[in-house]
Amino acid sequence: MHVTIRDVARLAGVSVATVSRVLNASAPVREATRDRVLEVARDLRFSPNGAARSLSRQRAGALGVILPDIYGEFFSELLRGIDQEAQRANHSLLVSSSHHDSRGIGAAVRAMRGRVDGLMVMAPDVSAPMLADVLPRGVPTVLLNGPAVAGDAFALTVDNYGGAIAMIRHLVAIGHVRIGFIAGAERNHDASERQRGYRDGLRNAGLPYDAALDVRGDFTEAGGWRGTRELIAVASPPSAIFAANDAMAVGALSALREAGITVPAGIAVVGFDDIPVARFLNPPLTSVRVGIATFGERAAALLLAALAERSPPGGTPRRDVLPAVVIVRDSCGARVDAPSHRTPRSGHPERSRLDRSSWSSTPGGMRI
Amino acid sequence: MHVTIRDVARLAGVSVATVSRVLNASAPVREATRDRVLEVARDLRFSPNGAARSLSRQRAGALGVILPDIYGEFFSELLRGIDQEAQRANHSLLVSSSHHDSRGIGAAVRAMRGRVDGLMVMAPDVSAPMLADVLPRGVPTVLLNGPAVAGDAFALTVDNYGGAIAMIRHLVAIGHVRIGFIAGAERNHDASERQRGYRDGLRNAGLPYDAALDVRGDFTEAGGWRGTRELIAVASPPSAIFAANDAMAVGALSALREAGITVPAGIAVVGFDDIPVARFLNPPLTSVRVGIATFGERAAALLLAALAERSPPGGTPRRDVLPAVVIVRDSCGARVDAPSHRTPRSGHPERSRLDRSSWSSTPGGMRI
DNA sequence: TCGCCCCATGTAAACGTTTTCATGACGACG
DNA sequence: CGTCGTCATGAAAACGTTTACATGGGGCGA
Repeated sequence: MHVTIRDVARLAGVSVATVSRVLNASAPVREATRDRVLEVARDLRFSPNGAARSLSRQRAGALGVILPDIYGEFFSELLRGIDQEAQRANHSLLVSSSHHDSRGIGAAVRAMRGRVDGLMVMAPDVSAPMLADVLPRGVPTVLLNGPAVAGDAFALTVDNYGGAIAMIRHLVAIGHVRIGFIAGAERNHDASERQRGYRDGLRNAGLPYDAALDVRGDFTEAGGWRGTRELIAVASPPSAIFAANDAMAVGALSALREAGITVPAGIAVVGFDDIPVARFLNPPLTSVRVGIATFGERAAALLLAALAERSPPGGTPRRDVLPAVVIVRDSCGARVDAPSHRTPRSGHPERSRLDRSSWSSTPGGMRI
Repeated sequence: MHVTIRDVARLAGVSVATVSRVLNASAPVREATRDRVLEVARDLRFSPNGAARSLSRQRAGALGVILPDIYGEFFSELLRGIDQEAQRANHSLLVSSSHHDSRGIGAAVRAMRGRVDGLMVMAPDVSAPMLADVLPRGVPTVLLNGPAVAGDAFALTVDNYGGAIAMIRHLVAIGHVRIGFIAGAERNHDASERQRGYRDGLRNAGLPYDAALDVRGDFTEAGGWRGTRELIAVASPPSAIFAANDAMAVGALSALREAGITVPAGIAVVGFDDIPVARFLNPPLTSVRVGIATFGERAAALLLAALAERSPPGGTPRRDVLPAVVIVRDSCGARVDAPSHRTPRSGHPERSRLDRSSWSSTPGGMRI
């Protein structure tokens, strides 16, 4: 049915070995022969069978990506970064999402065995031992934002805790003393780290912790909407709402608008992630930038590096943390008095330099 | 290095054939034997090599997805739909993006040969003949939103033209007579269809066409921002801006806010696609819903169906068009007088029923 | 008791590449 | 003129599955 390397070999009057050598430029072939082979291959529109190739070489030229979900701009950005880096190294991407429990992840991992050279796994709501149990031991793996896991897996995380601390510091600095928090999904690692940062941030500032202001969310716009309704129904509502991610902040803005509360004059709103759309919201959203696409790129690069050096990769670190930086826009109220700073005179905000007034999660703003 | 089926066979004291039969339940095996095999397989954490399996069966159990880009919520939603349907049929997804020209698409297609059973290709800015040239003839293919292409490929498109017509009809119905348009990327099929709808829509309504109100965009927020600056600088600016997609509408809202123009009182804004975040914007965005995730699902389902029946699929249509429906929210000004309709009494807007006041792209609102 | 059939299992040939090793031919050098 | 490299090529063995076919043993009917 399909045209194979034998067909090409037969028509070109050479052996399959020669065809392979021509197509991969893996060994010198006489020019006349090469031209003949190439012509036949082109005429037949031959392209080698990837499965056979993977089997023969012992590598697939593909990376596996396992995600809990693909909803919203966060994952889109993450995939974009991963894809970009993978493509640079001529690797394909095998993507599988909607895996929340270890059983599902295990199944996805098994399905990828032999078709990928390495794995990137984001499993924020699976515990470390459960995860370690289903991860393959032969395949290099990078864990994204999950709990640290023993074994040979790399771990790449965002400084969730530091970012949240920095955001609270910023809110306190501009005068807020009653700060509400909409947490992420339960049992989610990122969620709990950001929540920990929120609580410790309050303590650092000497502010009291009020459980009524610390509500549960789920990282969706709808969750942020509900959380906001909850927060504004409190006897003495907060003057600022810190949503554990931008999607929820979007929901918060929506809920406040419906309730007739202006932002930031009535209540300030800030988020986390700095998804691309954040700067285009009304008002533009103050958020914690984690560089999602960069995060994906880094993950892919790390995996590719591990793949390059055969055995236990020596130089590359086993664990890496990306910095998180507060990006100040209008939604927190810090800049409403000086709007002239914000609007670029010409061109577009996307193109303008990064806002200068940013708080780093660490003193120097560098990697931790 | 890796544990293979031979290892399992050896330790279980059976032949590789028996192991295969046990793992695939492809033939009856004595219970005692099966248990032994399963135990050994579990102990060894054996999982079959996908490449070898693909090669042996003549199918890969994977679908290829080729996209022009992965930026923004549109692609995220599309992938989500595709993944959902693929997963239902136990298929993996091989994703490759950032392919704008036919050369890049050709390379991606070749890289997927033998690793996927079918292809979904979105190439809105590649001409039909160019595309037909690089598409493989052996592999079932579904074209997403591209120009119709001769050959054995399916084509699934959104009713871009009808949706744009319907949107203009709506804007005219609520009193707008000067309607600006921010077009999509040049040479992009969706973009030109939507633009055609805009122009014909004006003509249908007996409104004059003003080239100054028909500006070029690029489907990004930044492009919408720039286009809006252009439109409000016109001598007599439009009272409504129709962005060719929601991302640009977001940019438009941002630009108008910066210019101190309220929406919809000052200028109305509407979009196209109805990405999930649209209902959460300030103000909530009136848009043309195309059901992006559903679109992806349909595409995957179509491909899987073609895969199921061997030769030329008889029952399934060669070409299919998804309806586009106008979803009215606040940004167009149609509902500002009756905000009570909008806010659900309890729960969340996401959960509320579809807005009732919707205009279909076709009289019955059904598939064309 | 014999022959037949079915059932469980093993053997080996695919699947389409890559790659090692072998084999010529040919030129150079002594 | 013989020998040794070098170079282009071919033959065949991997790679790890699945599956068609072969085989043996046992139960059962006549």
